[in-house]
Amino acid sequence: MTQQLEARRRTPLNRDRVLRAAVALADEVGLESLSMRRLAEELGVVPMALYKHVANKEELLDGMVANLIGEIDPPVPDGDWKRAVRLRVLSARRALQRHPWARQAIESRTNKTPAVLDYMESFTGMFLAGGFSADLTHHVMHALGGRMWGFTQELFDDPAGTTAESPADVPPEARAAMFQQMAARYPNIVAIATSTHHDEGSVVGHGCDDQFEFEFALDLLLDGFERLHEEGWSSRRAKLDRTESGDRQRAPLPE
Amino acid sequence: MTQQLEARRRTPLNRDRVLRAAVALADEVGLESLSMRRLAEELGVVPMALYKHVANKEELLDGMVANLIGEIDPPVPDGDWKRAVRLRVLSARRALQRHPWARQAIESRTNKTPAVLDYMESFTGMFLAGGFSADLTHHVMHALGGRMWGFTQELFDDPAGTTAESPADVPPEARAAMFQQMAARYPNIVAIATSTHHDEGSVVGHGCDDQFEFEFALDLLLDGFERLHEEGWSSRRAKLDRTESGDRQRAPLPE
DNA sequence: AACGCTAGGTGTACGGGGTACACTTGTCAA
DNA sequence: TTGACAAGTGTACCCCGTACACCTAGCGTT
Repeated sequence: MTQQLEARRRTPLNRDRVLRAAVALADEVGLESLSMRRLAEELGVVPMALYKHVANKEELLDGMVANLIGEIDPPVPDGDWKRAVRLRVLSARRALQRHPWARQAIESRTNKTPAVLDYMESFTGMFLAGGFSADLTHHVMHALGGRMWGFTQELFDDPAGTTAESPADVPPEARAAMFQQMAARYPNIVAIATSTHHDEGSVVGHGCDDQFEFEFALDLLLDGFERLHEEGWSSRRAKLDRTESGDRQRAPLPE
Repeated sequence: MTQQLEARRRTPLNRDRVLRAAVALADEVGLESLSMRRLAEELGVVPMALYKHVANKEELLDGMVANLIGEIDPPVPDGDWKRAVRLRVLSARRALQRHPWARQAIESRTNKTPAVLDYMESFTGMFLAGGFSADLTHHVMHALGGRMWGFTQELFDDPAGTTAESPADVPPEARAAMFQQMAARYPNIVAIATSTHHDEGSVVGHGCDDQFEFEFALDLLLDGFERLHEEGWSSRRAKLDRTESGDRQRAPLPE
């Protein structure tokens, strides 16, 4: 009995063990049943012990999401942007499917943690490397947003807001410094965030035209629907086409 | 003082008043601060009083969503499916924007309430009326899902599951009866749900190929991106095109 | 050897949440 | 008058996140 306790002590808790246990527990019982108390019990520890390793439940969830992002394959160093993006999105999807709680967790998260920003940064890079303009990349990221995450909307609203901080209480020179840091660490994100409006030095993503972004993606889909309709598309034929062509690169273009 | 109480009594609570108060409260304080207790207080009533009008908080949220759906404009009786869909989606978006809690509420909801089914039914009808095959409509609905709602994924998993009921405890003849009811009330939904696999009588949407749905939408977007990229698309020009052409029907087709 | 610092774990307690259950009360038909 | 029924009440239970004071083991310094 004392032995058991000591055995536990021998590998003391740490942030990573906590996060991994949280992921495993959520996998098992679902996100709605993941409580600090239950997680603590799972770890053979008193609830408050967790707070020595995560600030609060929010941060726990952020950490879980970060772990999940770690499961997504890095971009393949392919010359073909489309192929690279496709593979990456499908990899992300696989990660989400392994963890049924993930979708909900991501959607509920509003803070842009470094893990999320890193992912976005590298994702953005795939388009830019493919020769896309920053402008087009910007809109494309918005359109794709919901497909990989729930981060469609307020993505670029406040790039400085990686932690909870109201804009008002940050002195201007500090804001400038943060912008420098952002630009250094996330050049792609900053590039596309500042693409559509040229007032570089000022607030970064303030003028992101939500309505336009939405209609951009909507019309892209509607136009695609129309084309398929006119072509007499059917899922059966699409599946046949897919299997007979090389891999799984569907080719809905007529010629 | 007794008068105030009596004034309250004179218009006794009812389901609709509860739901409307809930919507108003959520608009004000956010979904995370909407509690049964607070809502009761707002209505000048003890928390348990609410349970005479809604079964529980889940049902309250379902009701709120139903109210919200009621704010979406009905489909315009237009010959042009694209125009009709576009207007409807934009109307839905406006409704969501009026109620910041809506997105989160919809995403968290998993039950398919009549209100949601009615909306889907009429939405589906727009494509079918436009001459789309049930097959294509099926995929198109999936692809569009995330744009209007969060109901992309498990939409057709269990059409009988409008209320919480495990499939096992429903006798087969009852299932058949439910199917008849579904088909009568939601002909369009049933049509597209049964489109891709022909085993009509059996479980309806069991064989919905999630992976295929996902790739369908993904490739539609990627192909669209590619086309815009090749055309040298820019948001500035797109906005100019939009304003000079009739209304807001973007025309990305080269000719 | 004695000390004191610190990181990690504990125990207690508070306020808030959803809701089961037994109750009162006001209204109206018979 | 009665008595049934719908609406509202009061109390209580269990779960949640987490603030705060405390303990304890291990360690480097003196």
